[in-house]
Amino acid sequence: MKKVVVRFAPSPTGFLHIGGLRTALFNWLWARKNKGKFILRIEDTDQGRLVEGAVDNIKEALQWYGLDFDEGPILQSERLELYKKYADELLEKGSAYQCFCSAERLAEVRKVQEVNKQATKYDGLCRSLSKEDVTQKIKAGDSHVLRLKVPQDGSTSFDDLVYGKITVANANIDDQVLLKSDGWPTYHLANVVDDHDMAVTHVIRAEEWLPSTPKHIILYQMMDWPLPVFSHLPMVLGPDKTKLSKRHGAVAALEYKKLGYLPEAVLNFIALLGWNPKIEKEIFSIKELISEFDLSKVNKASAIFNIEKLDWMNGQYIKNLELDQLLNMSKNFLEIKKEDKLFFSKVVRLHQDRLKKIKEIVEIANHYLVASYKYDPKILVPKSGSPEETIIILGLIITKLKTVDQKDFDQDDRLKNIFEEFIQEKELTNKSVLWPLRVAITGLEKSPGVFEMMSALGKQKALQHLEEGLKKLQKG
RNA sequence: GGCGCCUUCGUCUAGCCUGGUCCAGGACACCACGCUUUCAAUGUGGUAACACGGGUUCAAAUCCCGUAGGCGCUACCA
Repeated sequence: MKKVVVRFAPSPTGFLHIGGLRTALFNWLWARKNKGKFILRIEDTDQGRLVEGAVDNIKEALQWYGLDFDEGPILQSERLELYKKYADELLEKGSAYQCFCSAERLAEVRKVQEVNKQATKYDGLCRSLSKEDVTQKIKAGDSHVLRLKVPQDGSTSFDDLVYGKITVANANIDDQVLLKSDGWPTYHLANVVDDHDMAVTHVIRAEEWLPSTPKHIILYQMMDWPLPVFSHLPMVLGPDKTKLSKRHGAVAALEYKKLGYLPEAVLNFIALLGWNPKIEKEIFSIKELISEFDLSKVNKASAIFNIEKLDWMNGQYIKNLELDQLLNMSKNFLEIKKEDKLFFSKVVRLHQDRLKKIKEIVEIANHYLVASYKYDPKILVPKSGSPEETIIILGLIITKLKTVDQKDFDQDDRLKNIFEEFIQEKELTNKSVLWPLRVAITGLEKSPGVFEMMSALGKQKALQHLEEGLKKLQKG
């Protein structure tokens, strides 16, 4: 069995987005699964569309997600002679021809074809140019391109690993431009030449390339090169069912880093977009992804990128993190003063189960790491209670807590017992005591459990917050 | 316009090849209940889909034909 070679071949025209990331992931998974090679190739043959920093962004994104490549980045702009060489060979063989048609004429041809409800493609005018004509025009310095001489009858078909057998009548295939008038290759030439030159065995790319694959097949046939296996991936769409783009929100692969997602969670999520291992399991480690992944199980229909499920999945990953790992990751989002670290780690632990994104700990830190909370005193009063009653209860709580040892604060169970006894003794209800207690302790309507929070805070701080809460309520 | 591809709950999907076990299974979201001082986590339950029309067959989500809709391509972009 030949060694599996795959490549991820983006053009550096912007940041790596979610769709590109998924293409990279599927290539990478296939390479790792088959102990093959994963090449990063940069398709920069359109010099006019280059975006500065794009290659760095692609590299950085792949690195953050852990999709390491074995070779590259290989820049097509540095391989121009290679494409030229094969272009010459094609010309010599009579598989390609020079075309001198102007952009105006091409536009005109298209227009007529459209009116006549015909396929829009080059009409082949320059196919019939004699050698003398060509030589003469070139001598005169006429601008020209090289076109592929697509057979005019018959049909071209191939077996796509995902889509199955695809057949297109050659009459519907355009005489594709191979070399532009400035001598640079187009995608189609450079792509095929490189895939052959790099011994790529599996071409795994987005579905948008499906219609141009027959052209590539013809190119392979004319060069008498063995065909790679083609595997087109269904598109990733936005919630409005159009191609995922900036107006759909976060689409840059690295944006998810800033938002507080774990790379493994994002990878897990996008792996399931268009692929399913046919077992009722959703959370896969990278290792499991590699062993379970199968190109032939990829779906044909495009999938909508729905961030709600990603959020859930990210939450699952956060929940399963060791506290130290979580704390470590939080460093990317905020700086914690040395003296706050212990308390902060306790608070984070109490919030771990409810985090969807790491970034949310910024809010948590901002809220808890202050001397006093800011909140509307009204929230101290439980739904069934009154401010007057709550003031009395808070007073009782404070008196009681002053008698409790700091030692007892170390265990939330102990605190719980103390308060259970206290409530019984004073003939109060859980709600009327625990609600104002918790709100004063956390400064929040919704928060983790009050005893855990009290324990994290310690006696002194807890009392401080309670006294402040009481004061707030007394002031009205 | 031409060419190609696609179509199962709101979303991701299982089932389709090898028709019956599917009045269609799981997950997210949503709703209810349980736990409970609130929220979350968690447990239980619920709402919700075979695009449409014909055919083949004892039987069709599954096979065939057609229709509609969506998407992609249609550049000297990739």
